[in-house]
Amino acid sequence: MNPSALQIVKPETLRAQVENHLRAAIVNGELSPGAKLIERELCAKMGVSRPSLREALRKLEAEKLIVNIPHRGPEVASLTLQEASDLYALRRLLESYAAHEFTRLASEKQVVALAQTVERLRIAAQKNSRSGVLDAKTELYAILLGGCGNALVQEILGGLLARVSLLRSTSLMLPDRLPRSIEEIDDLLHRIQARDAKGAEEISYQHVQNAEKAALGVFQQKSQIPPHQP
Amino acid sequence: MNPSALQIVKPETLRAQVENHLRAAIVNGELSPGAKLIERELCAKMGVSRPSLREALRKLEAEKLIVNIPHRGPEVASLTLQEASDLYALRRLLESYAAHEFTRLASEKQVVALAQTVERLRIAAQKNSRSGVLDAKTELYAILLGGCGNALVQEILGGLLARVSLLRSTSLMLPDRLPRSIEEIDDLLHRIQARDAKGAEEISYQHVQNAEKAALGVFQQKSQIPPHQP
DNA sequence: GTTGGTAAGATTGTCTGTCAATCAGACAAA
DNA sequence: TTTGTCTGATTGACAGACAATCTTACCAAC
Repeated sequence: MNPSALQIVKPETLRAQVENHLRAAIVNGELSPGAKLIERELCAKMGVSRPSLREALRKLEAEKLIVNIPHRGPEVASLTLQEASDLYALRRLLESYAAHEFTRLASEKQVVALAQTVERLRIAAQKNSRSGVLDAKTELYAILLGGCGNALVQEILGGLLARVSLLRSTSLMLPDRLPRSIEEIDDLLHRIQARDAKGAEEISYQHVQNAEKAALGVFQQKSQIPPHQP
Repeated sequence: MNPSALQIVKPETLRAQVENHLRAAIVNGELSPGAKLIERELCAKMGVSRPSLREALRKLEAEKLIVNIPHRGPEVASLTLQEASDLYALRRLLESYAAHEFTRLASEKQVVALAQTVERLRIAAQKNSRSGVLDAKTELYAILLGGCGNALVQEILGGLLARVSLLRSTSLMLPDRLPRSIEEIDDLLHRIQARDAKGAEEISYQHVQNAEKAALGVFQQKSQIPPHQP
């Protein structure tokens, strides 16, 4: 599975480590949206100098995971309802595209790998293993996006997903919606196995839309503009 | 037109200026893809310190306009044919989405503004005014994306367009394709005025596809996988 | 001539220390 | 209550320095 077993590992630069550490802390909620990030404090906590930290902050700023107000310092980004809704609209578009293209282009091998991962997901869900579910979902994404023939979709969607995770509800709603979600993913798999690209696209579109409803449900009453149905 | 006439202008931070200056230099070709960016050199040329420059470089790195190889330094990113093709695929998707949503959601006022800008574009083209054409196209994008109801699309597409400009052919092919391009934009306008969302989406899709053919035409024979037609 | 290894130079990675500019909050005065 | 002022905290920006690493050129050995 790992084609670079013989490759020497290049030690990450320090700022890359800082960057990854902070990004992880943000996406899994250790740093909540709106939290102020005080440079000296973070420097002390992570044992790096200000320049290194600041360069890492610039990258996260470009990824829109933090916002920087000049002379007042960076803080973890937070999403308005509108922004969250926009994020999901893009996810619908991109994920359904990826599903369509995967169905068109993926090798049988890739489809099999997808099926195995769906199975892993189902088992992890039965065992109520949070980390298992997350792992399986991550791998599922990797297979789907890796096989859709467009690496950029992976890059962009990765960024969007990180930003979606700024909604704390995203992972908190897991227990409730998980069975239904897996059902949808199963449907998707079947369409893909049947090489029904259009069908896979539609299921995927609905899947994201349902996820949005689950995540934004409480606030959703103020969505004056209904999304268009393809 | 400017609702913030009374607002005091916040002076950009120095690193933001550096960042904008470098970004502009890259997208309009003063810095060619593959060009090595030597920190000391740039510092001297722009009269700033290394920390400021490096923070700006991190942002451009996150935008994928430059790539940074550890211990070897940053250079202007260059696109493989595959990456360019992937970029256009995403542009097709996002721009046709924007056109569809603009048609659904834009106010009459916005449609009128669009029509006026198309007219400006036509005139600039007749006068062979390169900068006029670019200006009009930029404003056209701003109106379209501003009226599509999804600010994220604007953000993402902006990033994609900057990266597309790494293909030098993008602006060089202007003279040849311009008349046809304007014809297509005119078609798009008519569909929008007729509030034909689906039609606008299709025209927009074709428009980007034709732009891709013009930009990548010479290499395009090796595109084994034809894009799917909606 | 090709291969292999070494040394010098160049460039980035990182740190420390410093100063100015700006902001937030407290406090006093009208 | 509102306004004005002051102080401390924080970021913005710089200079200088040193270590780590890469690139290149050169020299030796086969």
